Amino acid sequence: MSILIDETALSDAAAIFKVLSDPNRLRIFNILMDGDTCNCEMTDMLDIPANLLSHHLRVLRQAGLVSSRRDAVDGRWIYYSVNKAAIAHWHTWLKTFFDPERVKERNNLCGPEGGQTRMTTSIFITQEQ
Amino acid sequence: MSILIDETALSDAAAIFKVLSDPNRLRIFNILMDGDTCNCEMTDMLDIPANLLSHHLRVLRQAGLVSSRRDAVDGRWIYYSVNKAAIAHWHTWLKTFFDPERVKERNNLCGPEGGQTRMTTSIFITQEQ
DNA sequence: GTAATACTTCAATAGATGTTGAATAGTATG
DNA sequence: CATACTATTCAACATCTATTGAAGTATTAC
Repeated sequence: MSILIDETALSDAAAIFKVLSDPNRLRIFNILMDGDTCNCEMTDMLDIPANLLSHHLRVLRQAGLVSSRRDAVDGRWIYYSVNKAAIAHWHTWLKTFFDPERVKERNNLCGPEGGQTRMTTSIFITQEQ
Repeated sequence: MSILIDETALSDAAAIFKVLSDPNRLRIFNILMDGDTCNCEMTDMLDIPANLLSHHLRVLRQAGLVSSRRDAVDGRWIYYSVNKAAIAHWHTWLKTFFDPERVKERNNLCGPEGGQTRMTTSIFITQEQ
């Protein structure tokens, strides 16, 4: 198993998956992947009320996927953008995690088919032949 | 935007993220990525009760990520494995979706900074100078 | 100052879901 | 047949969360 895939990484990945598991939130994130966008523009693109949009953006921000800044001309406007470092990290991680090359045929199955059996005490032994 | 990333694909991806957003379920999936495994073996590896394991495996199966078969020698045993076609599909999709190259600087921001303003009727106009 | 605009936070609710324990199904053995 | 073993399904619960509407914050315009 790759060094990238340990228990901690799995836990972190589960958290990211959870953040992106909401359809609206994933649509928001997808828009941000194509460049900076202000809240108002997304309201129009997504047909989502502003307060709900804010909620989802906060979740994305707290997950480290997104950051925000105020407009330099008119401070009432706020731009959101993806965190490039985080994107690069998850791009690499997901490429490794979902690599089809990881899926190998096992030479030793855990059950009778593989010559293994199990006692009720959860101790694996080699089946006698 | 890539042809791979349309509303339908986003909806499907959100569903997959949801399936993998549970820590235990992601650990199960990760084990299966390394090869076929029976229910009993995972019970030992994960310290999860058998019925809960079955529940998570069903969710993974219904999502098309995992399939199962019975042991040829002893039909009481069941092996689980990842669906290679699904893995390949999501491997490709995620590589595209999280591609850092997607994140570009926008030449036209939607707010005042980018020379844009907005009327209360949600109609975008070019700001006069 | 007041008013308007862009956005966020708060409070409440309804629906979804992970977990647990008990009951059930399917298969093998004697 | 009965018994044991592997795994699934059922029922109940507790927790979490997306959504909604109202109130609040920050900034700009007049």
